[in-house]
Amino acid sequence: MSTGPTDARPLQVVVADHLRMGIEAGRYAPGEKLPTLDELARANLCSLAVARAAMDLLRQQGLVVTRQGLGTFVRERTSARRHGIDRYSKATWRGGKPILTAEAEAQGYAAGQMMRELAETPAPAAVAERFGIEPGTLVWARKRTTVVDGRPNQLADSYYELDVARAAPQIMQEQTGPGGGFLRLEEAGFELDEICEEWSARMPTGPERVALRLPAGTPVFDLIRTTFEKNGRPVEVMLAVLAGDMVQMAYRFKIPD
Amino acid sequence: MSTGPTDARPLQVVVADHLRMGIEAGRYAPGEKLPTLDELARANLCSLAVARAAMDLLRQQGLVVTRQGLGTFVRERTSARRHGIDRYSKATWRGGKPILTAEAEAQGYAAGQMMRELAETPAPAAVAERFGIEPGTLVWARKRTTVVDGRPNQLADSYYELDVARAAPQIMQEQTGPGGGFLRLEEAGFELDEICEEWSARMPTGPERVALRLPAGTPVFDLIRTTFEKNGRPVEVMLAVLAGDMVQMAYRFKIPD
DNA sequence: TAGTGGTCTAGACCACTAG
DNA sequence: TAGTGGTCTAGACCACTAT
Repeated sequence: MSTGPTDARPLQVVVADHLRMGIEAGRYAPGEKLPTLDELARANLCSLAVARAAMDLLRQQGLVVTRQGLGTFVRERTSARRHGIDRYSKATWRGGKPILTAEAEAQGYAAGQMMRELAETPAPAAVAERFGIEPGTLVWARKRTTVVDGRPNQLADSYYELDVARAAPQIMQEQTGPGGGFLRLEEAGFELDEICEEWSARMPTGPERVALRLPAGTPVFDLIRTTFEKNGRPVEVMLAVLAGDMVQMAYRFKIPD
Repeated sequence: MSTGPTDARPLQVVVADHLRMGIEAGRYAPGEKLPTLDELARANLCSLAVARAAMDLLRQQGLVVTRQGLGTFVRERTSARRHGIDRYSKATWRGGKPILTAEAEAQGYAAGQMMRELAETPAPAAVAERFGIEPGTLVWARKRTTVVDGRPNQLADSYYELDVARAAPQIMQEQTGPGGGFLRLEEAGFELDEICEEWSARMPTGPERVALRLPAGTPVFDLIRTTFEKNGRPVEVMLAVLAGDMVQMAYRFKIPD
């Protein structure tokens, strides 16, 4: 028997694990075609539905991708962009390059962005909390989708308190001009000083999967980035959802005393 | 027809999205029971298999949990532990508390650990790269599972070059003594100075899901932590897999010039 | 025992891709 | 046109939970 009664695991798990071990051991190389569902069903003496369920498990683990009409393939890892502290360097954006562009150039890829919304809106809870205001208070929202090498990689929503937005009115425009929003804020007299980045990870909702063109089995990062002035006031809060397969974060710091 | 030909989306997606919106709008509260598969099938004039497929989608999104024999419930978020820079504070471990314990006390939860392996092994590629040695070179490995409030939350594998391990032999023991590995290294003359943390996220493999008791639809973090001496030499490289629902990272830093 | 989710079969038909 | 994955149905039987 291929699956004796000694194996208590569900058949679909047995089939999936067998393939998984093959992939991890390198018996199937990245990009290589795996057996078809039909072959898998015949080889394991199971129904098509079980073979499919097994492949579904591997997809959920992000190990394979399926292409309708073609077959199932070992997933090739897209190289992740490194998110470090340096990309916020003042020298860069004071030199006229927005952070996104500068980072792209440094790592050798193409970057762009699309504006999704630019309007006054009630502050979401996470934003209100960090500004220290009541949830629902009106704030200025600047919602963008950033694009890397033709693929959307980030849904980035920046929020500003209204007096800040009025003081640096270009951030209420689609084009903030050379150097981007940070430089406009600085020109308006805000001394940008510290950044706090809070990260967590989760699976994307259906719409997020579509918007970020995420392969199955790919998580997203939730990022809350708060930018502070020298006097400690939060000037900008950004809520972002990043494609998990395109990002790696790196932080290097001194061990505190 | 409940799903006219005007709706091009698969029926299972329609059903899933309808429930998802109900959850996001708060019509189903966290912990609340959702309709049974039978009810779902009847309400949407679809087969049981489709109702099940819809629930599967929501599970993959981490929105619901199923309990066999009971039903399907809106997932309740476990509160995440915050990972910040402060937890590495020298004052803490010099005071005799290992990092894990100190962090747990600060945030008010119980922490423990289990040793999985303690042996000389060939260096994995990521480790060799950071030590600047050939992959496969023998290094000392210290593999632990850390436990928080009774649930395993981290598979943490620390690696040391052999001369370092010999210089601080307690790290080759199961118990490193008060203050933990960092204090032992310091006592052995290594001036710990900087830490580099590299984070990425992915879906767990089957065995990882079991080991970390991860709910469906929960990603894991991969962490590579390199600890440097003052002279720039990497003293320890740690590869860790963390339960994505139990971790939140927070980094606060000055904007560099 | 009744209710509910989990696994599995068998088969129909559609959608997409390559040649 | 043939091959392959995607959606869906209908129904059997098992495993677990509560009462």
